[in-house]
Amino acid sequence: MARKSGSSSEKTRPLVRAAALRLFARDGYAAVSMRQIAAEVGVQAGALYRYTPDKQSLLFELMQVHMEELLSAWAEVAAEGKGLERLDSFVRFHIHHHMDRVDAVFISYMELRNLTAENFAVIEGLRADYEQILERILRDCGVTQDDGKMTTLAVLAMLTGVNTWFRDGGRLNRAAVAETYVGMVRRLVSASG
Amino acid sequence: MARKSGSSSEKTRPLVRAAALRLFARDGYAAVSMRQIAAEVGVQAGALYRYTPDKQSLLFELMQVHMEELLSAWAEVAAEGKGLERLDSFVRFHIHHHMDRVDAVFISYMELRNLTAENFAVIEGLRADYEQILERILRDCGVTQDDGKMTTLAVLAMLTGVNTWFRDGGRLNRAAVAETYVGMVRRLVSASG
DNA sequence: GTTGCAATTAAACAGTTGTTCATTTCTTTT
DNA sequence: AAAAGAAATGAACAACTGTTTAATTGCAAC
Repeated sequence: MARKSGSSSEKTRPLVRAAALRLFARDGYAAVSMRQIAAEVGVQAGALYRYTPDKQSLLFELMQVHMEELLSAWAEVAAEGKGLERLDSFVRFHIHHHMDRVDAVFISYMELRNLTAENFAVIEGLRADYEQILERILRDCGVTQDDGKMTTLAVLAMLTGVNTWFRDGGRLNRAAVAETYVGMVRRLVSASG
Repeated sequence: MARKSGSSSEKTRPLVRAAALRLFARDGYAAVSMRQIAAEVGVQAGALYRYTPDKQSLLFELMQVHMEELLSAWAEVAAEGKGLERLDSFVRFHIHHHMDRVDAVFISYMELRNLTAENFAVIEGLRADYEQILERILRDCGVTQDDGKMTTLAVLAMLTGVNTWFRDGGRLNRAAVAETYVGMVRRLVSASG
């Protein structure tokens, strides 16, 4: 019963999502019109409504998919390592995963306020799930000085901040950046200076 | 020759700026109309153009004032301390200053892409000045492991991230948060774990 | 109380917005 | 080739956008 050849609709949907992702990331949700997205796909505005019920859903689904991919991608790596090595691999995972998805990451925390209350709650929940992953890792590592939640958020802000300045082809490569951050996080959570 | 009583114009201008600040921070620059700002001030939209040449200038000036206040506020504290104590006081300064200006801070890095190219360059320059302050402090402290620029950006991301979760009246108070971050930054820049 | 100027209004401008829908075009099945 | 169904169009919708401007109001100085 597997569908053999996708319908035209099944090929266009990803193009719509890709166009929305690119434009929302570049100009912001509020500044992008359905007509611009349509033009990027090579279609008239009305045709978009065969692929999304409205503009809001377009934004929400981009964020939801991004957050769910983040969680499931970690689930595949999570087995690796114990103790501090597990923390190291979380740092490497986070940095590489985020470097691979600049637009989705950018949207997912720049456009939070453009979500309806219901949609916001969903994304917020997924985000909390991700934070809990790191919080648990830190606790399992025996990182007890300071406040667990605060340390978690400090590390995450530091890691996610990489995306604001890192560019491929610049002075530093991905692996070098990741290893430096592994070191910084290790010291940050260590018992003393 | 000092002006005695301000004209009506001189009293309204700050109200316009305050309304724009509040609304831009809450709903985003693109999502806020001049009519909404006017309503907040208690005036018709046309009247706003006596206080700003256009919407763009309103945004730009909010950012510019914020960045210049940040730099001059640090200039008044900068004398304090030597070596690592100077780093400590930078951390305390940054956190407290940012906690006092949530809206302006939020706008100043959420609305960067809504600036014209010229205005963006100005704000970017002021931001670079601020980054240089921390970069110099770290160098003067003898923090040489890792990359100086990278450490600077990591610390700044971590510090600025506080604003995304900290709320007055919550589980932690301002001073406690600041002291925890002083400790985390100290370890982060230390020679080893 | 009149003059003069600053502040404000209300209306108009030419666009744009998200979304709907009758109509047409394209693709697939028979 | 005909029929059926999916996909896309283009026009229309009412509402809203930033900004300008002639006309009006409010207030201070004389």
